[in-house]
Amino acid sequence: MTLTADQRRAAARDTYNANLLECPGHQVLATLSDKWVTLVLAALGDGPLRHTELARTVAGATQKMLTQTLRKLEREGMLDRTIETSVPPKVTYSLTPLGMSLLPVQRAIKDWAERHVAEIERARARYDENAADRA
Amino acid sequence: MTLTADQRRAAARDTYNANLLECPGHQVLATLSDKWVTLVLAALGDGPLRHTELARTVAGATQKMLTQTLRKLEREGMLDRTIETSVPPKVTYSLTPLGMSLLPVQRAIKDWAERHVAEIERARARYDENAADRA
DNA sequence: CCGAATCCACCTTGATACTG
DNA sequence: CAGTATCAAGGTGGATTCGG
Repeated sequence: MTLTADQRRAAARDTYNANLLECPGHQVLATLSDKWVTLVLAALGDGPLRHTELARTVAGATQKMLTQTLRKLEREGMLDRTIETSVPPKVTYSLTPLGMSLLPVQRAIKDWAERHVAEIERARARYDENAADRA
Repeated sequence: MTLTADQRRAAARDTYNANLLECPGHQVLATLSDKWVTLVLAALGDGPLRHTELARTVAGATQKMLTQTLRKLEREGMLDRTIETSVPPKVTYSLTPLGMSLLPVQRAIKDWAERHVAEIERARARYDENAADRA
């Protein structure tokens, strides 16, 4: 039996989506590009911090997003969470070796970005100008 | 006049969001982590391709998402779009030097991911197991 | 002090159908 | 062959409120 073009595309999409979920590169990319992960990583790069200190350092994050980000990173083994059950409780977050090994990658991206941001902006300006011509 | 804690956090968030939009690192990260950009970049890394060839190579992408991705990359100066107004029309996409310079960065991320994926999976398994204990 | 749960508005994606 | 327009649906971030 022959398939229509649409059916073939649909099948391709499904297998693609399945593969994407297992693709290591994409998972890491998803983590790295998370709005808050970058900042949490950078903040903890200088040393362990308590929850409240993190909230101050990553000013702008909702409490929800901060906790969500920390849980995710903890689950992936990027950071450790140590609890001192005192009154008041004391929770400290610190990078694991795995988490620290991510810092150079982050830096590589930042470096590329800073080296090329001017060129990108020129390209955008050119493109938008031509778009205006077409209108 | 004194501000409440909430007001201070809201202000911090606003300035943070404003800065984020200008941050080169974040812009690049947003581009790199786009669902389809990775694949288009990889596909064109081997040489120029026509629209239809791209659609085949990046099987799974909707034509809408493919075009959207291509436009975005063209605007950022990552690729060139050359049109031959014949019948039928012929449109070819090729990476610019800027676009090609992004490939090593992409590869660096992929390398890190593949080196550490096993460790991440172990961490996740550990974390989920402990979560089950708590339940 | 630390965190979980809920509600809601928004944005992005994808399906579909149509033009030069 | 190449590209555009429209619309519904789902995921995501944020405000808020409550609990250990």
